[in-house]
Amino acid sequence: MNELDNNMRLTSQRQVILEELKKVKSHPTANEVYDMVRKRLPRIGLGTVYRNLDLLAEKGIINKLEVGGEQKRFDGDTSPHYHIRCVKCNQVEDIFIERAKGLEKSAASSCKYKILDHHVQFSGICCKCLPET
Amino acid sequence: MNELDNNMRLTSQRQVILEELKKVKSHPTANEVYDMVRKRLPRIGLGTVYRNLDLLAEKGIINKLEVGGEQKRFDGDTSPHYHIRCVKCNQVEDIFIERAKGLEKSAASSCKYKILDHHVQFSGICCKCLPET
DNA sequence: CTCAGTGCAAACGATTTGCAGGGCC
DNA sequence: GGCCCTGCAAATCGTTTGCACTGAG
Repeated sequence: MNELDNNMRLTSQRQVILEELKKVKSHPTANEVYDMVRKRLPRIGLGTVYRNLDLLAEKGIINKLEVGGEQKRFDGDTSPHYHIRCVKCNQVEDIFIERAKGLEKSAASSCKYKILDHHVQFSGICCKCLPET
Repeated sequence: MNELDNNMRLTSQRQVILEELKKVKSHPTANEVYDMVRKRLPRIGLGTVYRNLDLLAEKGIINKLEVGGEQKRFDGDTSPHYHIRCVKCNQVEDIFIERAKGLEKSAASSCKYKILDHHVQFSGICCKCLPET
């Protein structure tokens, strides 16, 4: 879905990466995508995975998440939603609540930026980690 | 302001790092803090800067920001507020609007996490970069 | 004196990149 | 057949860490 799809080839690597990412809801890191994809394409290189994830994200076909932690994560679901991260195990899950449009209005009146977007990240403890507290 | 201040020494390095950070509102990276501090303590090591920034953040005396981009940023202002980042020049500024407490309530009912916190990051184009568009 | 803290340099982990060869269009 | 894309390995960048020494308490 985009403007510059001019000469972007549909290689099997690209295809498999996209398929695997759309298949899960775990917001994997590049390395985790690499592991998933390698089961089907054992000779794929990590560099290729990075290149394709970045490219797909640029096109808006997937989302690159900046949710803190050391590694970037990728999300095959591009519908608007927020995220929550478990501070214990670092797992990231979706939060499907209505986007708070009022936030951008408030922000606009408090600064001189042209506001383009916003994202909310919650942090908490997931149900797996709660008992261990 | 904390629980484990037992044997934390007040070294000049620590002191200067904190002073310099409190002095600015630019949310500097570790390297930028290093540059600021080096003017007063030319022999300080980058490792020391990292160690102290992390330590001060753990104590809650400063804030470590996870606002995307490659490097972590640090904020001497610990009062609750949000942030906006310019997608052109990567500058980060404060957004002082009321914290949207309703968000955490909505999120709580949509997932099984124990929610601890939330943060809103806006992205946009700052007034310096707007003309260049 | 003691031990937390330091400077320095080497180690590390995530990501990027240069290059030569390979395969989609 | 051109050139986008790949695999591979080396390079880069931010950050962390091991170690012997220093200085705050």
